Amino acid sequence: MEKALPSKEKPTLVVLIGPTGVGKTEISIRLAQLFHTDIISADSRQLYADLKIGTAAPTEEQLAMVKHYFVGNLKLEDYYSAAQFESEVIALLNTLFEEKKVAIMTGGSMMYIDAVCKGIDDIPNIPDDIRTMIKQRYVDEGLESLCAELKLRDSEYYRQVDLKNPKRVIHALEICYTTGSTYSSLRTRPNKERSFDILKIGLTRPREELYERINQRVDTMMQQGLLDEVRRVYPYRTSNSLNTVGYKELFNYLDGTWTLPFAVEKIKQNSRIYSRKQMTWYKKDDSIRWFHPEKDQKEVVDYISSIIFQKNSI
RNA sequence: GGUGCCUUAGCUCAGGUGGUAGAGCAUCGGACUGAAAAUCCGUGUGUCCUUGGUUCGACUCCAAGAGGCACCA
Repeated sequence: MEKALPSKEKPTLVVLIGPTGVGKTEISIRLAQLFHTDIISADSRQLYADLKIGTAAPTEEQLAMVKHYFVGNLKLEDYYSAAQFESEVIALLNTLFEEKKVAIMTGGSMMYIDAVCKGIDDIPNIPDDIRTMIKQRYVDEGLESLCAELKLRDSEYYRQVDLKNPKRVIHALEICYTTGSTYSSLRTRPNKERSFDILKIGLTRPREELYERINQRVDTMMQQGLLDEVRRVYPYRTSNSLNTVGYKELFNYLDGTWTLPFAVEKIKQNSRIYSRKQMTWYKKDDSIRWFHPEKDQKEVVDYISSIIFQKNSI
């Protein structure tokens, strides 16, 4: 039931998670100021410089208050992955923890957070030509053909994958081609040792309250000029960075297939769905301690303090 | 005022010689280790508008009523 007490000498990574729109950004800043530390953003879309409004990235003022990492430093066409995030964050933490006892990581990208907390397998990057080739074969021959090939090349993974999910099947084949080995042999799922303790704080609200905030936030984004932001990035619309709630819907409006009010409704709806998928992911993680972002403000601080104080005073 | 058509799941609609009903979307649930705000999977009990009649049995047929749409006056 009780987790092992944090070791006395290790620094602490406070991981602040919760569904989109719950209010992570504000609290993360307050905590960072309180504990005199920096914020690592774990958000696969706030990484991009040109997606400020639609991703509800921290504002200029907020960025000025606390040092943030991994916000707004990629170009729309840049490739990025959870594995890259893992290694860059670990490297950064090694530096940060030379000076500080605490760091804060916050964001909604569940896989990025798991990559940092649990680690991710070492798998070589896929060369562009292989990626293109398999993608083309998917278009030409269809998923079934790729599944048949996966069965031959990696029968073990074939038995585990969701054969209806093209991304998974394609990725497995990419790895087979790139490494000459099987994907399953590389999926060792190590629980990587970290040189720091992890303290997971979950923020949540009753669903109605969350939905209400999400809907309002979308209206606010529109008032702040989301549509102009979307127009500006339109030329890059096929980039993965723009396969994103808030952008893909408005592309449909700009293309004339949806009306503006319908597109805005869809942004709200897809944001709500996203928040639910995040909650589904978090349900499996019983190391998360849950709080209400407004009602439990004091409790959050007390909880973190008690853990850190305990460590550094014993 | 007359004639015709419509009224079925939150929404748009399908359906049946009379044996209490089904699709898409929404909702909700789930999977998920290199594109993850992605990708994928699962999930449908609702006075079949109301009342009365025929019938062993009506959402289905008949009548009246209510609401909607179209056309004619």
